[in-house]
Amino acid sequence: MLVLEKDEMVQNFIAQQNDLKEHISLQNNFLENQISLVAGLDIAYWHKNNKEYGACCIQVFDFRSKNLIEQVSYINEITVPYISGFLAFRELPLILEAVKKLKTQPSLYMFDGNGYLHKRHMGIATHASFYLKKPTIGVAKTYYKIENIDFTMPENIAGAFTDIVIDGEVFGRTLRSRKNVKPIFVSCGNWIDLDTATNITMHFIDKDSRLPIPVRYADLATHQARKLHQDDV
DNA sequence: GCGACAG
DNA sequence: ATCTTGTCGC
Repeated sequence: MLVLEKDEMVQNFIAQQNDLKEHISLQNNFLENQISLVAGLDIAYWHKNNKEYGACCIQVFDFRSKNLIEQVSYINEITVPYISGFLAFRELPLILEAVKKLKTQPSLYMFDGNGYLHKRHMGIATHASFYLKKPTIGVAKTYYKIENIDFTMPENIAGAFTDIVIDGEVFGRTLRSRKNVKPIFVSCGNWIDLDTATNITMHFIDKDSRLPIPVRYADLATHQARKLHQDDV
């Protein structure tokens, strides 16, 4: 891809995100006791015949029992390159096709990546919410640095957190989901507040991972889907 | 030229 | 994200 083309593409991406960001809401548009199904979502990649492919997996869990209710996957060629800050444009096409295959209707979606914790407040969790039309939460495994601001390490206690504040505004939260693990980075996607997003994330933490169950299992599912696809041919 | 860089 | 085995520690 030519440098000039990429630059034009990025300008287009920024324009799209600036339109959408005007409609972000950091308030719950639901009652916490109304949450029934929570979806986790992830994508794995591989190369074949000089092309790049991706497998998007969605795992739907019952909020109270934490039982797996439904799982779907969708595999297709990936056409948009990875550009830091524009993850949604790369992953959204697969995500939307996978969502079409769902028979259940999740109350909210949890993403592997940021939401409001983004230089334009438009990480994939926030960006995707406008297409899913459901509340979303962003859960990132590594810190996405904004304006050279570092995060403050929270105490080594399960549930401890520090907020990531830039120019007086809370962008997201560094959360120690379990004792003796690296923290994760939780941020609002849309139509949810940060405390609720944190509570839901902690609700889905078990002894096996620092990541919440829906995101963790979606990640495992994408690896399995990739392996099946590769063994197939 | 060098370092940064969610997934 | 992906390429990759064993190994140290709870």
